[in-house]
Amino acid sequence: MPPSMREIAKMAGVSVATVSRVINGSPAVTEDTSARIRSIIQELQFVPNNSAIYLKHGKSQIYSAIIPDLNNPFFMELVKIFEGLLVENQRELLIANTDFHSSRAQNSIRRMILRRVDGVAFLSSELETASIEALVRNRIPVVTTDHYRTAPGTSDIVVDFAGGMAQIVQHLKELGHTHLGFIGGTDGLATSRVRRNSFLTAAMQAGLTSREGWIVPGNFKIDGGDAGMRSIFSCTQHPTAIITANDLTAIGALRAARDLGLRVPQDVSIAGCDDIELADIVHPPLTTLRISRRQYAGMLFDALQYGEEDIAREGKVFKLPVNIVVRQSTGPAPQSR
Amino acid sequence: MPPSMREIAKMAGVSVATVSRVINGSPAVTEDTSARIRSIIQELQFVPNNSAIYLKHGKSQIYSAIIPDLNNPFFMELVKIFEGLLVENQRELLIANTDFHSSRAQNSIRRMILRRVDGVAFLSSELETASIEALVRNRIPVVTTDHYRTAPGTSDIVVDFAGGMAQIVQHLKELGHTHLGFIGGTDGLATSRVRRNSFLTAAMQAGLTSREGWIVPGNFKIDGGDAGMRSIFSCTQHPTAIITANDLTAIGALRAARDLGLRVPQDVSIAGCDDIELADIVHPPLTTLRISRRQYAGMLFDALQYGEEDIAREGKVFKLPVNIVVRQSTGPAPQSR
DNA sequence: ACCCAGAGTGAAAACGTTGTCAAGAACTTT
DNA sequence: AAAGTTCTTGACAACGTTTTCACTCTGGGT
Repeated sequence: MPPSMREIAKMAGVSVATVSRVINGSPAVTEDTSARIRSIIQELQFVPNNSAIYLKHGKSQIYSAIIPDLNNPFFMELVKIFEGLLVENQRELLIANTDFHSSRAQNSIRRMILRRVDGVAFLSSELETASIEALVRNRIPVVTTDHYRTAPGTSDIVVDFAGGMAQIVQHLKELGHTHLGFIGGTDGLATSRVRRNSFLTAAMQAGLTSREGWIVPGNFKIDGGDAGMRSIFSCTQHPTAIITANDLTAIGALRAARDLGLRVPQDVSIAGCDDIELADIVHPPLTTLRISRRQYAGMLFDALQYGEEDIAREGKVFKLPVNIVVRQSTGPAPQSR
Repeated sequence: MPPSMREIAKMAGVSVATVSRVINGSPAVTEDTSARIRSIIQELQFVPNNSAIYLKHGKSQIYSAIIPDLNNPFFMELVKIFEGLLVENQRELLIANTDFHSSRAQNSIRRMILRRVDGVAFLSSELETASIEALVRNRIPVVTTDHYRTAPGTSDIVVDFAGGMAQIVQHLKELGHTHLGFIGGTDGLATSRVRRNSFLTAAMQAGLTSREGWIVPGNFKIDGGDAGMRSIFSCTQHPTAIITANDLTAIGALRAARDLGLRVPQDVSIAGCDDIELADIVHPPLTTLRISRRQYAGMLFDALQYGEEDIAREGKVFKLPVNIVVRQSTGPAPQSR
């Protein structure tokens, strides 16, 4: 077994209390004994047992992230930054992947309660309010995204899709586009509704047109974008620009466009959302909405800290801004309508 | 505070021991009391405190994966499957990202020891043997990849690059290619050396040619592939096929080829390694080496379990096969040499 | 001489479980 | 009716820490 404090104490001829004091840097120990104890700790390569520490003061110093799709680069980039942030703050990250299944999310939550994590960042949107309540009841703060509601111990991050969509629509309008299509997210998810409504509102306010068959659901993945694009272009009339719910969808649309013999952006403009690394790598590079992972991760952390301070306090709403990044997948509207 | 066993016991008018028995499904409790206790547990939403359990029997049921680059889709796909596997087996996954920095790897290891994780899967190859020994000294089993050595408590997974490269080279030879280029991994990493040597050996055995400027290092990322491709094609003579150390590198090479006005595969064939999802999505879809994530994750898990059984026992070597997947990025060698 | 403050230390309780052991109750077997 | 068995249960120690409280020193002020 790894050495315990008791053995250190015995070797140093002191009590465990003193050893504990040395480890935690209490000033109330003579430099003399302190040095002796430290050298023994060195020698035995002693590391304290965290389970015992957590048991003592009821904290695990572990946060958890529940993620719908680990394969989506956006989440990975986010998780990576979040992990770095936690490590800087003496915490660890436990991840759980739900594959968009509500039952797996449910299960993950159960496991997090068992683990007594100190906070849960819910990146999935297919969440049931009841499960969140179970977390809070166990004094675990929660932060959601685009859930559009807060509760005691539960903060929410709302991504400014409305503002973002307005920027994209404006950009397309300036390029002369008047007829827009939209490939959304998985039907039934809150975040899909938000993105879709943001698009509709922005288009309407800019005085641009869309129509029935030009607004189709996707699944936040490449194949969904591909299918959506084909569906839109199976109509007798076509829009000149397509906005998508995320970059993967846009990449799928790009691929479908190529297969359909459409040049991007000469024949049709395509815009994404997220600004994943890949967006700048595909051909043509995607015009998209940049969501700062750093800012997002920072908000997740702040929200969880805020909840930890007082679990009974009502959660906060964090606003996450988005900014358009113009690349080559959008261009002037074709003249020949 | 969340309820503890003591409170459950008090409410049910029994001892904590009995409650513990009910929770762990011991048969030695009358159905009567058992039912009563279960209903109280239901009512109070009681969940046992894992810290206490782990403290008790010295296991955390957490495995850790130390990963060089969370942005690399290959690792994400692997982590996703590994996570699923662990969850199936009542364990959790703690992840640490090193960004290819040896110091961050070092730091991660320290944290894992503090956490008393039950096993560490080292997916980074820039590891120092000393740090691994620190883990084993703390009775934490380790599994490495392409480390080419085992030790007590330390298993190794060796990916059959030699066989894979032979398959690719054979494939290219059949297509009439005789002059091959290679874009490798980051200089100085063991895994880079292995891949490079595997390529050289395979090429030599097939009787194909390569030469000085056609073998360049990369960095396992897209930009490295891009730069490598440009470097190779700045030579006066060019190879007709390029093999790369991983798919991201191949994707970078693909992009560079397009920028250089080279058609793939008409002017130059390009092959990758890993078979990430993206490989089938880029244009043209990549010919590559498939490494089964499921098999890989299974080996990681088995290796760690094996180490847990007896930490003093010498680790095993696991052989991970790879298989060529032919897509459209490779084609007949151009006639006009 | 006496008291007091403060510094350094140790004993012991507590955190929430599990597991061992023994005790008692309810049956059998003689 | 005595002596075993078997079944159900409870008391208590243990896991490795932190923290509170009390104790013993020292030295300075009266």
